[in-house]
Amino acid sequence: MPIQISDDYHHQPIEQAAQEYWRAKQSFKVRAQPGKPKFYCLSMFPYPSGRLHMGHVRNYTIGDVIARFQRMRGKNVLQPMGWDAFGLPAENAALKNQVPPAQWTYENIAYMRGQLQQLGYAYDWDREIATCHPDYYRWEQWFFTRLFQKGLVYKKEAEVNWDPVDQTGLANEQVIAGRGWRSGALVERRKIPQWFIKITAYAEELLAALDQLDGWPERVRVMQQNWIGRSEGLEFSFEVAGSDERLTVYTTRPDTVMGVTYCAIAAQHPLALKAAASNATLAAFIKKQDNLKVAEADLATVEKEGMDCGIRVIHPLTGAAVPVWVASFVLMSYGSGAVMSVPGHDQRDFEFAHKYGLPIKQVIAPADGSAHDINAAPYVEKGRLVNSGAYDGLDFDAAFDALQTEFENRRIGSKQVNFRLRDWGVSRQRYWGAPIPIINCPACGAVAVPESDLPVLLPTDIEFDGSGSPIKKMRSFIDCACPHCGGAAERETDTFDTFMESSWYYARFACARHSDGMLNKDDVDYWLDVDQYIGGIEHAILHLLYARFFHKLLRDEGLVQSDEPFKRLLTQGMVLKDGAKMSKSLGNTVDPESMIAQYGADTVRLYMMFTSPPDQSLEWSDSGVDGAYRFLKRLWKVIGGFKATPVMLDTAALNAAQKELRLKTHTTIRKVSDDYERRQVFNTAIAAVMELYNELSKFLSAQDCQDGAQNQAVVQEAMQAMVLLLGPIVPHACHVLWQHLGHDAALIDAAWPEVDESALVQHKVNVAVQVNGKLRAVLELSADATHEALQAAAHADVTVQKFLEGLTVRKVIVVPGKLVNIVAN
RNA sequence: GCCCGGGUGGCGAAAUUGGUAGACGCAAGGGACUUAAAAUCCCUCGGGGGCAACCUCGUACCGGUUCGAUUCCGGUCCCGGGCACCA
Repeated sequence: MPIQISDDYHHQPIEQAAQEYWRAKQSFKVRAQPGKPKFYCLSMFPYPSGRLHMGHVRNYTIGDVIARFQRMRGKNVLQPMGWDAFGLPAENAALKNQVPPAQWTYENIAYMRGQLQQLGYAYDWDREIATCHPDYYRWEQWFFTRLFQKGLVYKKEAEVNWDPVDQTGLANEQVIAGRGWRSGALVERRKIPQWFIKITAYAEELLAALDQLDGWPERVRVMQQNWIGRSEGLEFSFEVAGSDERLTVYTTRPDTVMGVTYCAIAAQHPLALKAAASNATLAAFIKKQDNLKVAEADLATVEKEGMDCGIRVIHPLTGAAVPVWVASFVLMSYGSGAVMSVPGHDQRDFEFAHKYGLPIKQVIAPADGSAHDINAAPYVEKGRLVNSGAYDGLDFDAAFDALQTEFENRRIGSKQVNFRLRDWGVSRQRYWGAPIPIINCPACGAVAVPESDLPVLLPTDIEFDGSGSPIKKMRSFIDCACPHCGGAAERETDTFDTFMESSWYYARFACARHSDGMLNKDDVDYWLDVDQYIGGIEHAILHLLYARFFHKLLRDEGLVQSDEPFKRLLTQGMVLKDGAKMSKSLGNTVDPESMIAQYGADTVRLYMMFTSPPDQSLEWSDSGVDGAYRFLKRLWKVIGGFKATPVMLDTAALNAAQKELRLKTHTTIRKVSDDYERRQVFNTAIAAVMELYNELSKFLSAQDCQDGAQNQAVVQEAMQAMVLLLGPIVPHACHVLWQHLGHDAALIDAAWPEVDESALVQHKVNVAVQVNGKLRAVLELSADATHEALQAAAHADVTVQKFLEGLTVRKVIVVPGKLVNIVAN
């Protein structure tokens, strides 16, 4: 159905016609075409929460703009979409609305798919994935059993937030002021057996490879680097007085060992628990530490408290008895759960020592010989050793070496590389997730479910009462035979962390319907890696680190070839309104659907791309949307009212005004191309097209555009450029306008415009003239003026002469074609 | 608390490699058209001074480097993201 170009812009028929064209032609369905350059553009898939929010619209518009741009650049572009469909909100909704999580999730998916389609995104919908579907999670289960066989997963006791009333583990966000969100019971930390994947075995590689991720934002790389937290130090042990046990600690500052005046251990440390058995006050202190949720932010901000547990350890160098304190700030999950404390040279130890009257000893002095008052503040820099007996005078490195030798000779310590990164706990005590494919046999222990028995289906015919996962009470799910010995056994009832699903979906999109294995080699080899990944900055560490890790696991299983999954990463900022993140609880949301109904998808897309650069937060403004809408109306009117004709551009026959317009057209093409490709900022690209529009308007009102073939030619060139350059952002209107400009092929199949360098040549440029760094004149001068000519012109200017009066010129700085700065006093 | 960002007109922002601060848009004010309104079009639009030419101050705050700093360095304040079970 062809669109009638009338004077008025009506988004609805335009968007319908363009979307109908793409659907009928299956424009975005792609297949691997070996030999043809590909571009895999992926936006982080959404959790199907019910309706799209503006953050989704922003994320997916950025992705769509890049995908459509790359297509016009001649690439075979894959842009898929799917659903990160397992997770907590489905369980919450089930409780609230009495709807089973599966039903709720699939209904949300259907609704949100419709919303995405209204926005005109160039997705290959034939590759749609929902991670809660057995066709997806079966391969995740299969892969976990492979890791199990390789020894890359293990089970150990680990703490969760335990709700003693509901008898279930709680997510951090379900613990409110120390209480379970539903039961209101005081939450306690409890150890339960859980599955872990050995991400620490890949810590060194995950860290080293960050250097090669040059398509990633620097800040994301730095955050991941600090998260992995590699350090080199000395691990050694103290002899526990009156016992044959030892207390192991790790330090990155072995040069300060002589300054140890106490040791600090976690409340859950075995020595602490042992001491508490015969010390009621200590037991109470330890119990108090348990009423804190399992979140580092909570632990780190809590008041630093401690108690002498009565145990003494023997200082390995001095032989002195050193007290051992139980301290709230020592985490059992880091290292050995114990630290040596050097209040003279560590801020936290210093404050703790002050609070409890523990001795402070200076063993490091500034290397430059200056004095330092150790009772006023700790000296935390590296320096020279003092008060350290045989080690006096050594610097950090020499002291490190000497201590290392000493401890190694005595077999009480060694050099150690440590990581802050901990192994990935993947067990969740929740229902709506992929079942962990393990069977616990009383005789054989934990046994992987054999491949032929996969998938372990998550039962969906369940009663959901909120007090724990229903499958934990479902004997028909639990009871099974051991695959090894055939004896009676029990199925694991925990499900996977949902980060598991989102760690490999990018690879599955290459072969979403493949049923003979996790990944299909030919498809994966063609489409991977992801050329452009787009998502929120909030995923900078966890999701992106797990996905990088998973990629390496896939590689080592022979399923993918490369070392890293995502070549280039764009982290988009949040969508705010009235200075705060849009959220239901604040009641400041703007519904994308009503915006699309009122203004159309093109306006919403244009506004979102125009109002902020993608990596910054975006402040929503209703009148800004009006502005975007007005621009589209103007664009529609001026191009729609233009009649294209076949005419040859003759660059030799142009007058000055025509040359000016061509200059603007081609500087715009150059700038916009650079903004899309290299800088990935779309607000300035749109601003540049608006400038071209303004210049074209002036040109049209100054001249009769029917006046001569060359006028027609340069106007047509400018209009074509605007439609092509805006095409990725405003695809529907541009689709129709492109046809109107006389093209048979669709805009999505048109080539990106090329810059005509000859149109860019300028004979005159504006040169700024400064006196002592202050702007005093702007001169229009020949573009190829020499240093001398620039200087002479600057000195000849009346204003410049006025400011030089009575001064002696000391120096003249000339930046050719740009600026002259006369330094005088 | 720790790690990482950000702070420029009334507002969203621009200034890409240290070189003319405020492009582009919004809002506002004035004008044209209209019986009127809407829509559209034109003009003005960082603060202070001046009839004007123009001068002066100004990029969170304090200091530094430089001929020249929104940009680089040191410090401070405020806002945001993450902190391993929200996704």
